[in-house]
Amino acid sequence: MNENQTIFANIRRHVDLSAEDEGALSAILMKRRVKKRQFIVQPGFVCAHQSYVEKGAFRAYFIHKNGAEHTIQFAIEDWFISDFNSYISQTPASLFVEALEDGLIMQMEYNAVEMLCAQNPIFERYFRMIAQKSFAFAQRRILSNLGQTAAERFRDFNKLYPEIVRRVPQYMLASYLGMTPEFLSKTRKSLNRES
Amino acid sequence: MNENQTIFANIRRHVDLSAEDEGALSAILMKRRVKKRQFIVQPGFVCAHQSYVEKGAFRAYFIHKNGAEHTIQFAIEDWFISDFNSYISQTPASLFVEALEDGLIMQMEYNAVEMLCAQNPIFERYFRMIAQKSFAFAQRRILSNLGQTAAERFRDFNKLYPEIVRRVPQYMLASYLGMTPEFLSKTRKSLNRES
DNA sequence: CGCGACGTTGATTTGCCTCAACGATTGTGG
DNA sequence: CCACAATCGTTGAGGCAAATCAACGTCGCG
Repeated sequence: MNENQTIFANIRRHVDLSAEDEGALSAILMKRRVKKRQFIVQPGFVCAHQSYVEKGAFRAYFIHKNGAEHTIQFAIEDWFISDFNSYISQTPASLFVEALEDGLIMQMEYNAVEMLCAQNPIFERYFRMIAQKSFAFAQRRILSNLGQTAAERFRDFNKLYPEIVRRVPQYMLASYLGMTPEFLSKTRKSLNRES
Repeated sequence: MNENQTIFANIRRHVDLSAEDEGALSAILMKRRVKKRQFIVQPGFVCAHQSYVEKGAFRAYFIHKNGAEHTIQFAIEDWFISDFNSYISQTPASLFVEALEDGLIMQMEYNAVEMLCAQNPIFERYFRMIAQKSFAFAQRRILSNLGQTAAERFRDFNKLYPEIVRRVPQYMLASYLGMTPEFLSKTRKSLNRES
């Protein structure tokens, strides 16, 4: 049976995974179908799971008191998503995590993951790698937010993640890149003129 | 002997550490004194170590091609600092890490850390925790950069890390918070008037 | 003492936002 | 299957937060 092969492949890119390890992981994976516009995390509730995206597109975002939305993260196939801050501290979330398309995710509950890690260092190692890469990624984003103009941020993001740019509404993209939808629209237009 | 007690205490806040574990860690810690203005990481060279700050203040920063400096991170006592992206991928750094005061750091070499983790899951676990917390921290910073005005960012940072604000030159603080030194100066002045 | 690094202040400019109006597309209930 | 609403993107006019530029004061240090 080739259930769960895509997440196994992801893990194998970081550590060696035996058949027994696969079994132990499978035991805690919960497959879940979600419909477009459905929330898998909501402010006020503890984010109990990390979700691996098997199919679909998601975003995590924050709603500021003035009503403005700020997108923290997108996730498409082969990415993880959650309100990570809520997840690791098991405190109430402040983010929404919303499905942007009908999709399929594999969820792992916090306590189950921690037990798995405690029992088997392979998983401890894997999640260390993931967290380290995520941190490095976040630092690069901070740097790009500090040093680049709105147009540069869009150009770079579009080069790195064209797939996300295609699949996601522009106003969400704008709220990820730190600009208004109107300005992103004008930016794209003038970038097109150049090329 | 109470050598290395502060870093042990840091670790104990996350995992249980036996006397043998302490010994294994001590074996890879390299004590190093640094003088103000000294660089412990430079662009082009692989960042071979993670550095735990025993005494002193440091910052990691990037120099944009237009000459502008952007501070990614500060570190004072009981924090780690490095060019983390360079460290985990063992590729050439793009950041400077500079001592802002005379100081003392405990350095851990990449390969030694990885071996330690492979041999003892306690350390795997500890570094997972650290990476997870770092990631959550970075995400909060991204959020605050997206949603807050310059004055709000300063006010919050000053409340959370008054110690860093006191010990660090203002132009570096400005380059961390994403504004010009001139604007930070004006901002502080007007915040003082209010209170 | 004198020089260089740092902070301050004011005048001016600009990148991006706000607000408003208008198409285009999608989806939904009758 | 169409009408209508809702959602999303575009465009333009005007405004504001923060940057830039320039000049000056101050302090620590060689």
